[in-house]
Amino acid sequence: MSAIALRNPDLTRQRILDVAFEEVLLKGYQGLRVDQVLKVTGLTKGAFYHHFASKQALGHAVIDEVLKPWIIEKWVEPLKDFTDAPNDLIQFLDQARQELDTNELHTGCPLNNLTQEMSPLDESFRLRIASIWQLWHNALSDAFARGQKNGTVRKDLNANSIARFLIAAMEGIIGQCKCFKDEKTFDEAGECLRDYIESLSA
Amino acid sequence: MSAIALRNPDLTRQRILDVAFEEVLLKGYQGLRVDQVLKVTGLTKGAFYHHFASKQALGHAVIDEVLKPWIIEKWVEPLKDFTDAPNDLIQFLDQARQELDTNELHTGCPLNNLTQEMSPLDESFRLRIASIWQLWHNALSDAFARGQKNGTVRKDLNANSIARFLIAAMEGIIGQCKCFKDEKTFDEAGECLRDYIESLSA
DNA sequence: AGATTGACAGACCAACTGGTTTGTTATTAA
DNA sequence: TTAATAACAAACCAGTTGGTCTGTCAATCT
Repeated sequence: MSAIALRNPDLTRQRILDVAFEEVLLKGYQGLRVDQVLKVTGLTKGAFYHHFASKQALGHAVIDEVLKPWIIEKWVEPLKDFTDAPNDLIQFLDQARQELDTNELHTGCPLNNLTQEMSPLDESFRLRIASIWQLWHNALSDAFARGQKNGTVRKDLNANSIARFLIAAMEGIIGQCKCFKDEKTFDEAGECLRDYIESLSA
Repeated sequence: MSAIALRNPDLTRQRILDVAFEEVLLKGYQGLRVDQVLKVTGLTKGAFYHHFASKQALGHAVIDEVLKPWIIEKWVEPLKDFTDAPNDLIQFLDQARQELDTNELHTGCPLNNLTQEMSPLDESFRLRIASIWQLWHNALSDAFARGQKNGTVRKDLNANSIARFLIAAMEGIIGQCKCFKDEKTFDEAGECLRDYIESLSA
């Protein structure tokens, strides 16, 4: 009984998921190759199809077990602490901007990438992805609704619509940067986004 | 010499381009199958590879000869007539919204779709696509700069940044709707976009 | 009219790809 | 200890896919 067992099924499965997530981020789901995942993990077909019934099942697992928790941790949970939505959001985005390296700017948002590629192609993907967007939207909408109650957010606004627009704008900006690889595009548009968010304060 | 020649190379080539454009819109470039284009057009491999050197060459031609002219006609040329950028843009978007059917809402913006999928994968695609974005950006930026000169647009703004942000926001909104198929998402975010554009007037 | 060439048709191919099958070994329950 | 099973390894397979090759026929040029 060694410290690190030769056979560690949970770890094996997780390695497949992590590598697959990276591959999808780079090539998209359609560009994801099972063989490539095996090459990177050093596993074989037997191992893969022991853990996953199909490539589609892997895709589902990547969404449910990698992408979703990642979004919740990075973009949903933090919003629950917002008390002054506009100012807290600006501060939050500033910090996210600093943690962003040029490489990430090139690959874009994994959630949006999958959305654009897969939602028209596979309903089972679309529904899973939509549930993640909804989590984010709800958290952001709630933050602004709280702000309206405590007087930090203008009461003439619709928190629901604001959340929809903000998410769209943020993803739009990230999406633009996939093509213009420089960070200038990001910061120019980000400047306007900041102005807009500031205009929401009461 | 019949009225419609049996062999009409220009028409044949154009049919391939049109069908390929539709297929890319539905499945993406990676999901585009040469065989599917042949099936729809009723042509054969011989015909296809007579007109295009490769699948990649077809992709390039679709961008240069279908997508680019379409964007120029629909989203670049009209902006040149703007005299009061914010109000003209709102009116322009309202009209575009009315012409939009649910089907288009599901497929998204062809330019943005290709951007998200291909710009990290193929530099030759990225450069072609970037040149189209640039055309749109310049037209929009110029419209706002003109507005600043003639007093319809606030002078404290950066026309360049505004154009970047607006394009990002518009594409972001369209992108969100690919996942939430209903038009409600579109109109909620659109409402905020309208408010923002109005806030740019002098 | 005859030769040349452009515009296809369609059989063919090699590489790739997701998936299956059979076999082997480590782990675990009885 | 041993039987059962989970966790793989690896050869194999069939369908797909982009691309090639040879041939045919119509248009054009001389």
